[in-house]
Amino acid sequence: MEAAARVIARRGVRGLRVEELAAEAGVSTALIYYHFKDRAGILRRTLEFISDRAERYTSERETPARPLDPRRELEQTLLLELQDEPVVRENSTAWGELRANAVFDPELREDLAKATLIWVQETAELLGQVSPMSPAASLAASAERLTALLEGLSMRWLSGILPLTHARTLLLEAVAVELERLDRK
Amino acid sequence: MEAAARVIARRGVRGLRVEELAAEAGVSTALIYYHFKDRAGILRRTLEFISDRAERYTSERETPARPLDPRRELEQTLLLELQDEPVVRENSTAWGELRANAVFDPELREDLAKATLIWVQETAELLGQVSPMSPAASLAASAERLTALLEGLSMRWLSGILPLTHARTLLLEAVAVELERLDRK
DNA sequence: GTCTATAACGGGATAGAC
DNA sequence: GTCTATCCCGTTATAGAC
Repeated sequence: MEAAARVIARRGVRGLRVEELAAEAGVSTALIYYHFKDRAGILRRTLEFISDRAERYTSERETPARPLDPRRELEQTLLLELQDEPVVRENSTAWGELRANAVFDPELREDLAKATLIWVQETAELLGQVSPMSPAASLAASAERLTALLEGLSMRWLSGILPLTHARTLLLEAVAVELERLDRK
Repeated sequence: MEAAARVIARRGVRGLRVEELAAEAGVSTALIYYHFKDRAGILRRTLEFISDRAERYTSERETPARPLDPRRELEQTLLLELQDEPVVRENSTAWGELRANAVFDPELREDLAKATLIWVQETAELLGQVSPMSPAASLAASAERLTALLEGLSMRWLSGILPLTHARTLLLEAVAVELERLDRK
């Protein structure tokens, strides 16, 4: 699965070649087909793996001695997706591919919708901890905007047209803008 | 070119089959290769075509008798990309594909970067007309956020996980949020 | 310019031995 | 479980007639 994540990050979902995956994993192509039914099976299982791993590194990141204040917690959680670390890049790339492919492949939409919903809800919850008086609907809207913005920024970063530091700055400002608004309402 | 845009909107850049394009255009595959050097040439020319067409429908949209006030002008321009009309859908889909492919294909990055820059600048200009006292750097940052958000929302819409009306609402609120902030600074 | 027919190739998938 | 060898199909691209 780790080899598959690496190959997808390098070539994309549609660029994954079973032969390249086999080489990356150090086995033969036949063995890949022994463990996975077919190419689609490889992709399905890999995307599950990536999704699980993303939840892990979101929730299990090393907790500092004293818990962060809610605002920092929110910021750090969102910024997690904008880091130039191999695992993060692999996950971000794979998710971008999943989204892009879902436009043409309805089969992928269910996974995508579920993961997106969870992510939006978690973000809304964090926002609620920062701004406890805000109505749920406002929190939900802000969470949808922040996560959609993050996806857009991530895409620009990964496609090399936006430097990572700039993307991070824009995201932090967006958090500030949304929180200012929530507080004023 | 129109046939190519339709096929790309239906199958994606990586899903385009020369045979399907030929059928869509009502000619033989050999004729496609007569007019374009190869598959890459087809894609390059089609993406140029789509880019030109997007500029056209952005700038040439029917101007109402009285010019809109700057705020409406900004909103309408951004909302143009979130419409369920065939041409718009084709363009949005193709741009999403271009971005997704640029992650793995450095050749595409130049076109993408140029088009994105122009779009961000135009948006910053419109923002400046609404909020003339704001410093250029703030306008630029807001324009980057709004366009990146629009890309994220567009992706979610096209992949079927966000209803169009909701996407439009979220975008309009984002415009409001950014303008409130610009005015307060 | 446009066609029919086909060559050439890449890559998914499997047979069968060990 | 794992390999080598290979089949076979879909797709790109071209040859050659009209």
